[in-house]
Order: sequence, then structure tokens, then C-alpha cells
Amino acid sequence: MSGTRPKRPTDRPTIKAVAAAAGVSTAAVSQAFNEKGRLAEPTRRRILDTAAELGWSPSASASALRSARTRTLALVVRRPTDVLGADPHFSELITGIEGELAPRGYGLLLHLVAGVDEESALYERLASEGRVDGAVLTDARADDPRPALLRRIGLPSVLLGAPDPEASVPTVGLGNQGAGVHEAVEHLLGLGHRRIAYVSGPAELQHTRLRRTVFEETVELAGLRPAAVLSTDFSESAAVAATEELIGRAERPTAIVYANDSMAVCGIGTAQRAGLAVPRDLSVVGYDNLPLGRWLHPRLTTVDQQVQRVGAAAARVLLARCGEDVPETPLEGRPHLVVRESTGPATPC
Amino acid sequence: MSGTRPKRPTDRPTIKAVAAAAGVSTAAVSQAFNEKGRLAEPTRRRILDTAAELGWSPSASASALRSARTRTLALVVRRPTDVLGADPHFSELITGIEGELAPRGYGLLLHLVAGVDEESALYERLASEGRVDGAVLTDARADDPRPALLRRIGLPSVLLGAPDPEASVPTVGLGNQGAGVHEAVEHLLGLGHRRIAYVSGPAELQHTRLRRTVFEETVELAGLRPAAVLSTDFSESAAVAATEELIGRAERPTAIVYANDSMAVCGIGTAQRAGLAVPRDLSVVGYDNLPLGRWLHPRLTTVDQQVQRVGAAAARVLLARCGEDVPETPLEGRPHLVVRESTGPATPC
DNA sequence: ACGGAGTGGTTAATCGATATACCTGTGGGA
DNA sequence: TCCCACAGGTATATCGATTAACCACTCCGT
Repeated sequence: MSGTRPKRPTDRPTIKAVAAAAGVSTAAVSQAFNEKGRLAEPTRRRILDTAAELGWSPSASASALRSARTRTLALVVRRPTDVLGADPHFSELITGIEGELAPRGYGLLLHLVAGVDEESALYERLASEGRVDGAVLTDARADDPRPALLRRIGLPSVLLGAPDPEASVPTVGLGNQGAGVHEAVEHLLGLGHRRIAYVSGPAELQHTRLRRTVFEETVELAGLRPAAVLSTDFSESAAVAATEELIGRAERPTAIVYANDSMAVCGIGTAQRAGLAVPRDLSVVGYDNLPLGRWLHPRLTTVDQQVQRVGAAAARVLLARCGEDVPETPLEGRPHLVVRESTGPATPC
Repeated sequence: MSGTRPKRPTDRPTIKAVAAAAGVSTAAVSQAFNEKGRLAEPTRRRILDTAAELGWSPSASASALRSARTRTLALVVRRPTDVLGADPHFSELITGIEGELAPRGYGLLLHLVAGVDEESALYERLASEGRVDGAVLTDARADDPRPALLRRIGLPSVLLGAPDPEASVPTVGLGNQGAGVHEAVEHLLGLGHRRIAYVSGPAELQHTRLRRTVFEETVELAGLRPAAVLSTDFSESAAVAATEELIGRAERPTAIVYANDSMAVCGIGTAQRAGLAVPRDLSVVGYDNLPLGRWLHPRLTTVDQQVQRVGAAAARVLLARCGEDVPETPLEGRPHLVVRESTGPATPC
């Protein structure tokens, strides 16, 4: 004899044991679990009952091998250089995704990578090993190489970002992505601010460019010019540096809009440390509506973009691509400004 | 004919194709990739090269089925009632774990659950489906049912918490867990504080009880009594409520120690909102040393417990249990107080 | 009475890699 | 010269489920 049992400590029951115990063929057991084929209801019941009794569930590897479906999706998180500021953002996203996966027995394979190349290599490996049925792509970039890559290697995916019918993979995101920043700027203008600055994320991210453009347009539409537009890598230290630069200026801005909440929080801290009161001396707006913002003092005015709901929607699209029977719930709504306490009337200085 | 090819869109090369292309048997290819058996170095090279050329990696499901090893570990995160305060904590943990998994080709399967029962059911399913090789158990509880459960179902696991040789599964954590809180209290006493309160986490968590006990002992050793000890569920709202209760008292505490950073941040916000200055009117200490704390104003004094390193150590223990060749790097060190700006001299009121 | 359509299953090939047992050639010691 | 050890592979059973194809039986209309 050749091939031998690896004999793991766990000797779990197999489909054969269940079939024998229920007095049916293994095919019947499989059908009972997959709701395929045609089984009389009593038979199905009996099979399910005996399986429960024996504590049996189909082996994930065996069924993945045979059916070429792993019931697992991948989420790759690219970490910026240092401590990632966008982190709580991902927690929210994961919550949204998991909410759709769990009830369907799907799993989420999470990976952390350092850079773009590493990320691509990882997708290639995941696809090549057949480890997942699909992947959620976050942070759409300008000229993003990933959709083409995933399409080439045949791994279903969704891209998070502005809905784009032209894209080579489905894109999921709230419509009218600029609305949030637009609203934020209007809000500040309404409060009398005339010198408004924007602290942006990395220029290669698509949403970053869009928001920045909307910022500039909205300000210019009011007959003004942006006080400043600074780019950062989303890191806390960059946010601090940008803020210091801005409030150190002779004509310092009376309001700063940040590309995400984490940076806004750093910005508030930095301003306060410099002796400025928020919002009296400086108004601050964030983006993401992280839970944290509600509890700070002052509470953060921010843009809610419903990351959780977007994550859930992305998961649904992907599940549908994987042949799951998922309700078509199109994602509606748009980013909305949540006015709290970090913004106030402009005070001439 | 019966069994037929499911014919997925992706028709990836198989081990057979590689074997043929390299002019060897499939067994040889397998051995080349698993560094088992005896292959001449040139042969191994050639196989690896042709595999790379064809873009082949062994199918995860097939090799999992045959070898009974999935090269995947599970991390189940139990979410408290509402927005989880402990979240950034998990991000750190995941970072630590992934750092060890990635270089070895392991994956991390992440699940979110609502309660303890759901968590147990999930482990049973994961084990029963053979989806993972092991699991990291977070938040050790008093009378934690999970170690026994995982031992019964034969799923390797590590428990994060105070090292305990008695435990039925290996436990990973910094030694002398109480040291951080002890140091924090000594620090406050040294600053002249006499009315110190503690805002604790859920009583059923082991580390919570330990820290609380250490808090009480240290205070009493100084001949004082705790100003108050309040239990919460780690949620932001509970932290706010506890803080409001404390600062509303006639004899309000001059310092509050929180069981984690998220709550401490909420506490600072709440105190400031009530018109108190931190640390002038109230000193605040957190626990975890989240990145965020460095950027707030005032910067948060907190206890560093090196969550990342603990996560990495846990992963190593688990990998070793899975037969991986992992260096025995025992985890040393203990929690340390990081003094920043949220604590200051007590002012009599 | 007989063909056709259901109903409710079963049979067996197959997914792709792994691991044990086996085979073959080469060199060295007795 | 013979035999054994050993290096360097190969042959194949096997992991545990899935699924297309098939089969036995009942029921019904004509």
C-alpha cells in the first residue's frame, strides 16, 4: 500500500460515517447539505439530524477541491509607512463585509502588506493557490493596476470607490462622492470662513484626488481661493506636520478640512497644543465619521460615508459573482456632512 | 462517465503540467516544494523554475485535503454590544500575528461574533470543517470555557493573557501583568494624588480583574482607599457615563485610571466638556498605548503592553504547534507606564 | 397494456496534491 | 566478484467531498 492516513490528532467523522449512520449513500448526504438534487423531505431531515448528532460538517478542503469554491474572500490591507492612520476605517469596512459573509458560511482571509508590488504578488499567489473565491480591493488608485491583474488571473473582485461603469471590475461606492466635501466647504463658508485649507491624502488615491478637486472647485465657486492644499501619506505625523505648517503661517487659515478623521484628530491636537482653541480659533472637519469623533472634545464635525454599508455592498456583489443567491440591494445615498462641535463661526484675526 | 470538471473560468495549471514540463514525476514536484524527500539540487532548481514559469503554486485545497493542514489560523473577535472600543487594540494584535504568518505562507481567517455562545459555535464549525489549523483566543475570561472546548475538539490554540502553566492550552502574554497599573498608581501617588478612581472593563475578563485588584492593592498599600472602582463593558458610552458619574461627585477624584485607551480618550473628552482641564483638574491614565494617544492634546499617559509583540509571540506558539519550524523566542518584558501629558500634579480642590 | 414523466434516490469518476513504498543505477568494501 | 548501502528518483493509493449519469419504481393518460 502507498498513500497512508496522516493520522491527525483529530479524527473527525467523514461523510461516509454520516451516510452509513443515516442509511443512505454519501451522495445523498452531500445533496442534503447543498440543497441540490432531489431528496424527500423526511430523508433530508434524517440526514441532517444524524449529521448534527455526529457533529459532522463537510470538510472545507475536500469540498473546495471538488467544487472549486472555497467560500472564502480575501481582503488585503496595504499599510502605509508607519502606524496606519486609516486603520479604524478598515475596522468599519471589515465589520460591513463580515456581516454579509458570516450568515452564508463564508470566511474572510485578511492580509497585511507593505506596498503595491507586494499586494499584487499576494493576489497572484492567492489566485494561484486557489485560496479564495474573490477579493475586495480598497483604495482605488489612479491607473490602478489591480483590476486588470485580477481580471487576468481570473479572480473575481470588486473595487471600492466611485461607481464607474467603465471599470474592468465592478466598483462599489456611494454615488456623488464629492457631495461630502462640497457640503463641508459650504458649511464653512456659511460660517463666514474665507481662508480654508485642505489636508489631502496621497495623490495616487482616486478618492483623494476627487475630494481635493471638489474642495478647490467649491471654494473657487464662492469667488475665493484655497488657503492651501497639502498632500500627506495619511500618517499621523504627516497630519501633524501639515497642521503645524498651516497654523504657523502669517495668514493662517481659519478652517482646515482633513481627508480623514484620524488626521483631523491629530490636527485638533496639534492646534490645541499650539494654543489655538477649536473651533474658536480654528474650525476642523474630518472625513469618515469614525465612532471616536463623537466622544472627543470638541466633537468632530465630519463627513459620513457609511463605510460599513459600502463594505456590505461590496461583499454582496462579490458573493453574487461567486454564485451565491444574494438580494440585489443597490447601494444608495451619498456622503453627508455631520455637523458637530469642531466647526464654528470664523473669527477675524 | 460520472464526475465531471466544474470548469471554472480559471483553468490554472496543475502539478501534472509542471511535472511534464520539467520532465519529472508529480511526486518530485511536490517534494521540491515541500523540501521533503531527496532531490538533487539541480533537479529541484529546474522544477522550481518551470513552476515559476508556468505560474504554478500548489492548490491550497488539494494539499490541505491530503496533508490535513490548511496553513490558516483563525482569529475570532468578539464585538461588544455597540461600537467596540477595543478595536484599535485588535488592529495592533492582527499586525503582530500577520507579521509571523505572512513570511511562512500562512493566512489569517478573521471572524466577528456577537457573543460567547456564538464564538464557541464558530470554533466548532471551523474545526469540524477543518478550515483552520489553530486559533488565537483573545480576552481570557474567568472560567473560560474555550480552552476546554478547543482541546476537546482537537484544535490547537493559544490563549492571550497572563502566562499560566496550569492552563489546558498554552498561554501567551507579558509576565507580571499587574506591573503597569502598579506603576501608574505609583506615578499618580508621586504626583500627590489621593483620590484616584478606576474605570474597569467587564468583570468576567481575566486581565480586567487582575488590573483592578492590583489597582486596589497599590492604593491601599499607600494607606489610602480607592476613590471609586466602576465596571463598564468597554464601550464608549459606558466610559462617558462612568466619567460623568465620577466628576459629578462632591468629592470628585483628582485622577482616573481607565482600563483601556479608548475609554481614556472618551474620559478626557467628557471631562473637558464638563469644564475640567486635563491634567490640571483631572489626571487621566489609559492602557494599551494606541498610536492615537500620542497625538491628542494632552498626549495620553498610558501603559504600554506591546500588543503587537504579544500577537507575534502567540502566532509563533501556534505555528510551532502546527509543525512549523519556529525559533523559540520567549516573550519577555512587562507592561510599562508611558508618562505623557494627561497626568500632572494633584491640585487640592 | 404500454410509453412517458416524475420521484427519490445510487454509482462511480473526479478534483490536485501528498507520502509511503518501491525501483534503479552507482560505488565501495570484503 | 558479489552484495549492500545509498542517492535520486517514480508509481500509486489516498485525503473527503461533489456531481453527472444512471436506475428502479410508481403513476397516469390513452
